Amino acid sequence: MQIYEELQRRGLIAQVTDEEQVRELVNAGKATFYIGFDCTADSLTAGHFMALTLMKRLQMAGNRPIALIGGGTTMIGDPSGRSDMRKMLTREDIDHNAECFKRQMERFIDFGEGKAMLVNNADWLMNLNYIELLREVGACFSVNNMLRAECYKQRMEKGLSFLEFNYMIMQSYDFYHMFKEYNCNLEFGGDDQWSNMLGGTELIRKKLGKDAHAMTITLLTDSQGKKMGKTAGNAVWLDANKTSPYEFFQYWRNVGDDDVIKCLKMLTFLPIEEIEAMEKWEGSELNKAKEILGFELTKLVHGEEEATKALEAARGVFGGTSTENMPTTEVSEADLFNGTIDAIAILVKAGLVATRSEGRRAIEQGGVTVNDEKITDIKKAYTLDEIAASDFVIRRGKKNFRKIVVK
RNA sequence: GGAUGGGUUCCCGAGUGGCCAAAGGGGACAGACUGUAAAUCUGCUGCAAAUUGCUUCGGUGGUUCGAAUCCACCCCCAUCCA
Repeated sequence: MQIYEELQRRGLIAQVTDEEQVRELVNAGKATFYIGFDCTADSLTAGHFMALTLMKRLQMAGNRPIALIGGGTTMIGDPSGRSDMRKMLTREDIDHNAECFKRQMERFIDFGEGKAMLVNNADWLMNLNYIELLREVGACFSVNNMLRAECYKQRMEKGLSFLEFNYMIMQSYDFYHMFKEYNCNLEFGGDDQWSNMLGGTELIRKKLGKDAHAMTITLLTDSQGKKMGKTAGNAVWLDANKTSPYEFFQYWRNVGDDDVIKCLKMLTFLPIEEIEAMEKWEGSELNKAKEILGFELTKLVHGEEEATKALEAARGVFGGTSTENMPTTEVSEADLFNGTIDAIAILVKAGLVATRSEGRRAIEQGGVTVNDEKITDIKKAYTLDEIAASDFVIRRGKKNFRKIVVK
């Protein structure tokens, strides 16, 4: 099976400018394509992950990826899929973020000589001259058409600044620039990028009279239609310091029944046949599939060792058999208050709750357990000796465990 | 620049002098039920040394015993007119 067919079978392809030509290009393994990443944070997220896997897939098929870090475009902020304007980032923030992105991507994509490129659009966008740009590029864009684009339509009610309105032009310019510089004739991106991407192919056609193509990948949404890769509005990060391998594993371990197969297909590198066989699984059997999903993705992002640890930690915790790889928090003399540390303080220290009020509430609602015994007294406190005496495991809710040790 | 309508807690949105840490909904969290799923029901949702105290309704000042609410100035957003 060729790569294009595989992508199709995995449900990754959303829209393509010219299916025949794109298919031919990527299947021949001769395409130079790019995917852009806006660096609005200092780590990539699970949301970027699918784009990374796509790059890897295409790279494995012989194509040459260009990872474009949006050091310049991030200065503007993409309004697509946004109901309000993004927070403005400083140049320093963006440079720092770009640096972090680079490090994470290098772990994932082979940037060896001639195999892939990593570029930053700050290198060409930052030096543009306004008048020149207007004459050279601005003349090619019809405001009437731009306003018809879905991504702007949504913003017509809420308001759209001229700054953001220019995002499409910058992204189009990127494609145009890379077409000329690197012979890059394909752009991939999330489906919400479609109009921005078309801007690029149009610009290339108008300026150079050549064909360039764009393809979007299906946005990874859950069965409720919400974007995946977020918990309570917070991104699931690829940086182990921001989202631990265990948490990362748990995120995928906990996806809904209706979403497992889709995630396996779109995100993992397991053979498609193997995944299709799982489609027959039903009910609690799907738990196995979820475990596989969690393990595979954690392995890709954090390596096999961490993935195994996360898997075993989860099994130990949920099977109640072992506390070995459980996330741990240390307490010491310094945490004592009148010789003891109360349960609420332990919860806060372990990061299981954000504030003491929340901890108090959790206990009042019967959501806190110490060594499998429900705590009912919000004043419950422990001495260091009591904590050191055995494995001291505190649990908040069903899934949040923490082993407490004395330093 | 002018006219009009707005800015309330994580989000949407009610509140137009005290009964307001602020209705209702969503989300999140917790409990029950389960399979670490979904659905459903229940609770809960500013902070803290917690029958009390402190901070919050765009900002800064003011009026008042008392302000999300009234006044002044300022900032921001939308719509229409330029």
